[in-house]
Amino acid sequence: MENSSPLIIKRSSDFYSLKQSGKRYWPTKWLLLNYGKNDLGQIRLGVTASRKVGSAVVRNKLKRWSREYFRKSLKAGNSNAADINLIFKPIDKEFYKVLKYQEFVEAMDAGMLVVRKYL
RNA sequence: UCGGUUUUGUGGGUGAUCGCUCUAAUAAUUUUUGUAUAUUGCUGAAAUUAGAGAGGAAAGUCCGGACUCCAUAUGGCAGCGCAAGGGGUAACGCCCCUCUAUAGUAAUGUACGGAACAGUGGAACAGAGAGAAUGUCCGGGGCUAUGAGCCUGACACCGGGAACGGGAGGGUCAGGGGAGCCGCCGGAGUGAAAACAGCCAAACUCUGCGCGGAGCAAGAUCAAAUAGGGGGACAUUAGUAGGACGGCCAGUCCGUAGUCUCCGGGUAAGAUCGCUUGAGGGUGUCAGUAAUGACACUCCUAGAGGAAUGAUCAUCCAUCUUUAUCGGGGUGCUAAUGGGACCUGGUGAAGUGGACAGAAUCCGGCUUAUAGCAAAACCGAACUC
RNA sequence: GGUGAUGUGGCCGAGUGGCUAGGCUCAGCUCUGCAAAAGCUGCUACAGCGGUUCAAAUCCGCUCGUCACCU
Repeated sequence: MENSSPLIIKRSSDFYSLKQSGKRYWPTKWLLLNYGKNDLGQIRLGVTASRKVGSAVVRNKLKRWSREYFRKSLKAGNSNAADINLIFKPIDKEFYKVLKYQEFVEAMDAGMLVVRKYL
C-alpha cells in the first residue's frame, strides 16, 4: 500500500486498547482526540461518530475531512508512529451541518500540537 | 393580464491544482511478491496512459417479485392478507378507465364501496322504549254493555317416528269477569341513531380470491495440524426407534448404535465467487379512451467491503439583501393636475451562497423529506380585436 | 445490511371502543415543641399526524423515539 492516504484502525480491539491505555485531549467542545503510540512507524486513523452527530451525509463528510487532513499532513512530512481516534461528540443537530472545513482544520491543528509534544 | 388545477422535466454548469475506488492496456525497457525452471514463463502489486464513478428519493423497510438454500414445496386445517365493475402487469395492498358519495363557479380533488332475511355480539349517557321494544304525552281514527281488552280450558294448526311439546302480536268455541282498548295514523320529547327485520363487519364471522418457510449476514468454493463430524465397505433388520419439510395433520423423503478405511470441520470480523446486462434505458412507428403492449434502430451508465466519489481556488447561471437609475400603479399625506410614503417590473454595481439528502444482491410500486428553475395541457375572471 | 419488539403523569404500572385505575415521588394542610410515621387534599399523562366510528389510549395507515437479535 503506497497510497498517500493514512492507514485505518479496523479492529474493535484496537479501539478498545486505545481507550484503555491512550491519552485524551479536547481541542474544542465537540472534538475528543484519543491517541497513543504504536510500533508500525506510521499514523493510523480512526473516526468515531454516533448517529446522534447527524445524518449519514454529515458523518460521511466528517470522515472525509479527517482523512483529507491527515493526507495533507503526511505529504508535508509529518509522520509519527501513533494511533489516533477522532471522536465527534453530539452537540446540536444543526451544528455539524453548518460547520466549515476551516474550523475543523483549526481544531485539529491545536490538537495535533499536543499530540506531537507527547510523542 | 391576473388567479387556479393537473402532469412532467431538472436537482447547479465550466476550468485548474492535489487526492480516492474500479476496469482496460503497457511493445525492446523499470521496481517488486509468490511459484516453477535450462534462459524463458505464469501470477499478484506498484508506476504510466485511457475510460467510468451516488439519488429522485439512494431513506422508511410498508407491499410485490427475481435470485439462493430448505425437497423442482403436493393436499387439508389453522393463520395472515385483499375486496364495487372491467382492464394492465412477472406480481402487488400498485397503475388506468367506469359507476357511487362529497368539496369546488369550473378545470379537478378527496373518500368509501362483497354479505347485517346463516349465526354470535355491540350501541356509554340521555330517553317510556336501543332491536321480534314500548305501563310516555298531545291530536285524529277505529273497536267496545249486541260485553272489548284480560284470565282459564278445548280445538283447528305447527314440530316430532312416537311419547310429548307449543298453541303465539294470528283463527274458532265454551266459561269467568265488567270498562276501557288498539303491534292504527300524525306530532312532541331524548339521543349519533326511534321501528324501517334499521346501524356497526378498519367486532367476531360468512363468501370469493391469494399466500410453504427463511433471507445476499441467502448461499457456493479455497488452505496447515488434532478431537467432534462426513463418505464408502462389512455386520445388524424393522424401512423400526428417530429425523427433515421451522404451527398441526396427511403425504413424501432421509435414516442406527459396532468394526475397518478414506475425507477433513470451525475460527482468525481470512480470501474468492454471488456482484451487476436488467420484467434495462433512449428514439421512432403501430394498437388501445388510458395504464400499457408489439415491432425496428440504438446505448452500456458505480460495484465499495470498518465500506471509494473528497479538498481548495476562479468564473458563470439561479436565489436572497443593499443601492443607483428608468418605467407602470398610486384610494393614504399635502393647498396642489405637482411632490411622494408604499406596491410592482426592467437594467447596472456590490455582497451572499446552494433544498432534502449518500449506493451496499437487484428490480416494480407506495410512503415520507425537498430551496429554486423550466415546460405542457386545461379551467375561471377582466380587457382588446 | 437484514429481522423483531415497544411507547400511558417526574418514576413504576393496569386498562373488553363509552369520564385513563393503583402505587411511589412532589406540593399544601392536620397531628408535633420540632421531625418521622399516619391521615386528608391537590398537581402533572395515552409519542405525533391522519382515517374508520355517534364516540378511539384501544381498530387501520403514515411519521418519530427507544430497545433487542442475526456475521
